[in-house]
Amino acid sequence: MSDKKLSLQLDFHSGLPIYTQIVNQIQNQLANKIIQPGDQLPTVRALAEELRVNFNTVARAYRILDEARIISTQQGRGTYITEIPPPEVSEKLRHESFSALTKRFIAEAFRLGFSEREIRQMVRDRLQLHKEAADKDNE
Amino acid sequence: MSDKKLSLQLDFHSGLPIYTQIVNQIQNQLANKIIQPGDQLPTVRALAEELRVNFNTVARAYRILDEARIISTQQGRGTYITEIPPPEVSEKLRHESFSALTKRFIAEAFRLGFSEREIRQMVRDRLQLHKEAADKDNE
DNA sequence: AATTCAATGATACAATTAGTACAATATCAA
DNA sequence: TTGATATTGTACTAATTGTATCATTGAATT
Repeated sequence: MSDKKLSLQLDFHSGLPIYTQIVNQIQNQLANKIIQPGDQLPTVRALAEELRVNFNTVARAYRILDEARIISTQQGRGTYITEIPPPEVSEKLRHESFSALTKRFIAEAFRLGFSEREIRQMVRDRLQLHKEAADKDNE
Repeated sequence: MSDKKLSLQLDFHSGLPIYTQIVNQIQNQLANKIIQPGDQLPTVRALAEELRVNFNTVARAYRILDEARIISTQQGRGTYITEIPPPEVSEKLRHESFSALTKRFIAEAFRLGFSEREIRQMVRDRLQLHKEAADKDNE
């Protein structure tokens, strides 16, 4: 885990928006292995102060990188470079975690004394609730 | 009474809050029989030190598990895995606990990127496996 | 010059974790 | 048994982090 200081050079006259420059340079530093998966990035406020910009500008850059799955921002905790998604392994791992997760869920449900039928019913119910909650968000 | 060491692996970059990871992993270890009803869990301070985390974070995880009736925390005494089936626990609480468990499971499955259909399919599959394993035990 | 709109800034908020003091219980010696 | 001390969980607060929303600015367009 490298902890090299993130040293970004902004050009305020280039015409490129600050947030775009931040996005690009972080991608560059990642490409050049100056920063690595797992590394914590400066907080939005720390980087903003260093660059003499508003922290919302940094937050905007982070959000773009987050949406691109390049970094992972976590409210209250910080921002981290996403672990490499190993192209072919990730899908396998993803399924394995899912399978294990489900196994644990079922074991716990049985421990609580519920039957196979009740488990399926509860999964249906909660999936329905989940869907309704998601719909509400889109209103 | 098993006294196997509770060995939790935290991922500080996973996006999942620490307290959530603690909750999940304790449930896992319970589901996998690594810890059993009646077992005493590490004290909030001991586990916190082991995980290099503030003890309030552990306390928060314990409180969630306590509310789900999975563990029983007792001020001045310690924290224990609830005996099964919780004799004094009402049917209502049992269902609430089940509902909360299912909700967590579904949220985690979605976080892993699986669809409603895939979740239902996986639950079916693992229920089948569970049944087969149980049959084998009776041979 | 007026309008528009993207970029940035200001402010308030929410989530997570840490710090500190306290209350309940256990332990043990007198 | 009683009292002192240690241990354990609880409550409340503070600090740190990212998020959401709206206001301001400034350059491009008309």
